[in-house]
Amino acid sequence: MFTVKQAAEKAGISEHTLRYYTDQGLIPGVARDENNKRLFSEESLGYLHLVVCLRGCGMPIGDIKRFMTLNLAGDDTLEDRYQILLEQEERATAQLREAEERLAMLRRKLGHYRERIEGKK
Amino acid sequence: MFTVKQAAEKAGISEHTLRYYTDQGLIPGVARDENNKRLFSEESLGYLHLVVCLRGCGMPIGDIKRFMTLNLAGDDTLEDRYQILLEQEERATAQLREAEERLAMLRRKLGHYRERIEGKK
DNA sequence: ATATCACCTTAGAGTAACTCTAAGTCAAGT
DNA sequence: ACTTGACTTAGAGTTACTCTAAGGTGATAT
Repeated sequence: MFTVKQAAEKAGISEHTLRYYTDQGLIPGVARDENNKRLFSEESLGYLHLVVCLRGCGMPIGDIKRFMTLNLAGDDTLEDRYQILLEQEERATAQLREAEERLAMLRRKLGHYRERIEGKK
Repeated sequence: MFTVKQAAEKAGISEHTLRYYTDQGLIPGVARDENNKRLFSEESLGYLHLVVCLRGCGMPIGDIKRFMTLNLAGDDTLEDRYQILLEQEERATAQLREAEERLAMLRRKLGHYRERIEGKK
C-alpha cells in the first residue's frame, strides 16, 4: 500500500493533483487507513497510471470519470471502452505529430540563430 | 493583410484565443483598419506561428511576451533568445517522448481489449 | 430603403484543471 | 515535551482560455 506522496511520485504528478483526482472519483480502489489517510493499492496505481495517460491525451476529467465507471461496470462495456481508447489513440498520434512539428520549427530557428550569432562575432 | 478569422484559421487556433493573444501584446505588427478591426500582416502571421509553437511547448503567456519583447529589442538579445529556444526544444522533445509513451500504453491496452472482445464472442 | 448576413468590436462572466494556503491531526524521533 | 514530516480538509487563487452580450460596419438581397 502506498501513501499520497509515494503514489504521486510514481505517477509523476503532484500530491495536490493526486488528491484532486481521488476526490473527483477518478481512481477506484483507494482506501483509507485508521487515521483517514488515503492508501493506494497496486491496482489503484494501475488505474492512476491510466488516468494520467488519458489526461495527457487531453481527455477532460468528466470523461475520464465516465470511462472509469464503465471500467467497473464489467465486460458489457468492453466495446464502449475500446472505442474511447481508439479515440485517445488518435489524439495521442496527433500530439506526437504536433510535437514533431514544433521540434522542427524550433530546430530551424535555432539554426538561423546560430548563423546570426556567429556572423555577429 | 488578414482578418482575425483568416489569421486564426491559418494558425489553427480560435478567433477568441487570437484576440486574447493580441490583447496580451504577444503579436507584434498587428494594425487596425479605419473601423478599428485588427489587421494581420505576413510578418505578424510569422510571429503568431512562433507564439503558437511556444505555447504548444507549454511556455506561459508572460514568458512568451518577454521573449517577443526581446525579439523587438534587436540583435543584443540574440544569445538570450537562443537560450530560451533551446529550453523549449528540450520541452518539445520531452513532449514527443511522452506522446510516444501514451501511444504505446494505449496500443497495448487496445490489444488486450481486442483479445477480450474476441474471447467473449 | 430596409433587412439580413457575415464579419468585426468590447468588457466582462464563466470554466477546467490545477495549484496553493491555512488550519489542523497524528505518529515517530531526540 | 517538542519538533518534524506526513497527512487531512475546505476553500481561495491562477492560468489560459472560452464564451456571452451588446453593439458597429459594410455588402448583398427584397
